[in-house]
Amino acid sequence: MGVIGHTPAEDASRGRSASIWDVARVAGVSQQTVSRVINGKGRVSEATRAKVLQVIAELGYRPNKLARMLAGGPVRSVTVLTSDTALYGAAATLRGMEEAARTAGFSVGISVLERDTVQPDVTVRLNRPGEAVMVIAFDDAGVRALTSLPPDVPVAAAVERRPDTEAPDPWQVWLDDRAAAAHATRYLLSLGHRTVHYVAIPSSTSDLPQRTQGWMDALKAAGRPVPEPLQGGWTPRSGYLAVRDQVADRSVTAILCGNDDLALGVMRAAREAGRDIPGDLSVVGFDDSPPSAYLNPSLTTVRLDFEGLGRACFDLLHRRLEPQTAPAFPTWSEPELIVRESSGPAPA
Amino acid sequence: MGVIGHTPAEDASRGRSASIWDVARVAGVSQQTVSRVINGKGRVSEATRAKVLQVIAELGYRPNKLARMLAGGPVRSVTVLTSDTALYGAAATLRGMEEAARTAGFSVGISVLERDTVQPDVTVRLNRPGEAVMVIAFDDAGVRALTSLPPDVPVAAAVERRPDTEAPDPWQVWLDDRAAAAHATRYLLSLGHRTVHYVAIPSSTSDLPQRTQGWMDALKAAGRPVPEPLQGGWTPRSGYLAVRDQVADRSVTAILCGNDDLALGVMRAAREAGRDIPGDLSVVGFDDSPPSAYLNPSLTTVRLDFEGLGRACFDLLHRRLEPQTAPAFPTWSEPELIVRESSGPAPA
DNA sequence: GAGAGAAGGGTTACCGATAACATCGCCTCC
DNA sequence: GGAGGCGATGTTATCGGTAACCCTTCTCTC
Repeated sequence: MGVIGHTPAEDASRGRSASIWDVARVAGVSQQTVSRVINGKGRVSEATRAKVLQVIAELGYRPNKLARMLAGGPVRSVTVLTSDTALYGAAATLRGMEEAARTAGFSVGISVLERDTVQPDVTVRLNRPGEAVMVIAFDDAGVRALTSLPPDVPVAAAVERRPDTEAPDPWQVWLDDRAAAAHATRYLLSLGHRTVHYVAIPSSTSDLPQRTQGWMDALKAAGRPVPEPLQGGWTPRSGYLAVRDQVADRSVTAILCGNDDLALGVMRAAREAGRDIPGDLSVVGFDDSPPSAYLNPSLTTVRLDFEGLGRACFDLLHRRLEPQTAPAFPTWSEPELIVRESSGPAPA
Repeated sequence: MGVIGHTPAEDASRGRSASIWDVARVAGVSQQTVSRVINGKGRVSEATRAKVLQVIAELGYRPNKLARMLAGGPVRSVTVLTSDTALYGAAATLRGMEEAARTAGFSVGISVLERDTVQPDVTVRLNRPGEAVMVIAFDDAGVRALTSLPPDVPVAAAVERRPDTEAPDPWQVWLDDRAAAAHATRYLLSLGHRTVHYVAIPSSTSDLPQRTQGWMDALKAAGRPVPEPLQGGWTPRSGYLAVRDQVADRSVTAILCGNDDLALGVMRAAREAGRDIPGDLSVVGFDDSPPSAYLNPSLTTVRLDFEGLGRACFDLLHRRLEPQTAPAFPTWSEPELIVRESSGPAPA
């Protein structure tokens, strides 16, 4: 057994944690054999394998993932790029991604994108060129990060909308926001409302956001007037401000909101304007964030399976990285309208 | 210039991204000199430095952080261990940590701890032995992870309470929950309530949680009866269930809740029991989560600077890793009572 | 004019793994 | 009985860096 330019004995005495060399030395085999045992590649006799595994246990040896990656081993690490984890959608998607990744034995890094700021260069956030990446691209910052990624990085993304190019990027997942918004709008119309007003979340692209589009689809299909959408932000406050001046208008009887936080602000503005919910104003949100069911009144909203989407996004990436081993392509739930107290029949 | 067993030209043509060798070759210097320029260590002439920097820019070279860490360079990477990022406190703390770490040039990994599950061995989550770690230890899972960490890993933690051992672990930060809870309780007493009931969040240790303790402190100091604390969980639902049977009791006029989500559930239970908030029942929360200000009624609560705490936790770790370079020790805001609509004078 | 430093930069070893290739028995086949 | 093949291991090169050490040149100083 030759040890080239290395004295594991010294390492051990210096208190560093065990390396593959220590295991090899104690087990009386070469370091490569230990590697074989760990990775299950190559042929190792049963006796040797057992011995090595025993020594590994004794020494409490843990492979150094960094070294493994450097040496060109399997990737097994992902960095998630997301903006503003304060938002329920992003946070829930991240949770799904992390859970799926951890279960599959990947380590996950996270890097938050600043909104409204010039993104210097996303690649500096990666641990190495070619690092695998997932992007939560529900908003502008995410989309910019996604498009600015060099072509050689393996990436999967959760995006706001189905790509509408001829040859869509197959490494994307999305929820059918458009259909969901249309569904929610039809629901409100079915309650007898003449039309439905809409408070929009910021768009992730230059196009009309999917939720806005779906709302318009439904109104047009029903031949109803399409009011100018009100522009909100991401926070309750922005919803409050967006509708404050119009909500006193009693001809407004139904408002669909781009997310639950906006709905919260809208309901407050309505209350301050003396409107009764759902008596003479129905409010519907989007996302089904955790507090929604307990609000006063509890919020009718569209439940979106963000966690499932996040898991699916990871599985997609997993397939991309390890086509043989990755599990079958997963599914996630379709959007679902959850009817609660905040919506009701149009006032007489 | 000797190139030992390496042919960068081939690498480049094979489409790999530039390495330090490529830069060295193009700049006509040794690879070590490039390293010196990058790290600002050692002496390099101004001309050489400029040349190297220029080549770096031309080639779009990015140092491989993995290789750097392997080679024993400065650490500059942290893994955050947290449970359940769905909770506002944990999520906000994580945000603060990530922001501070990213600003300081660290890359951050995240690994979520499962609650109510046997933690196999946290160290397998780390990228290498000795990896730097931050733990969000507000609950049981976090505390267990923190205590199970081997002594050689550099760690900083955000914990629920000031350690009360003789020689407290200096690498911990916390918010003064106890004083805050006492303050909120005194506030309610000052409104004329005879006593204050409490709905507790789960404890992170076997001791009485800090918030519960603070609430008791205030009641005892004022000589008021101390009702049995009600045990809640982390969700609105658990708050709802915890108080459902008692909230109809009109002698209960003030309820302090361990967090805002519990308060949400409590308010709903109270409403269903026909209680008017704040007319004949005052409810106070804890955390000041984002929706609180827009609830109906808006929630009186204790604002906690979780983001500041997260930033401080990172700075602590930073000082531990790089005592010379790390910035001065940071401060974060003290808890602050935010009075809103959900609390008022005791009913006559 | 010579020795001592300081500047500037090159060499070599090493971090902890993986991959490709080499080696060594031993058994089978012609 | 020698060639070929295969199982089980050992060797060497490499990944992309950092650190310690070494080697020239100059510039000072006495």
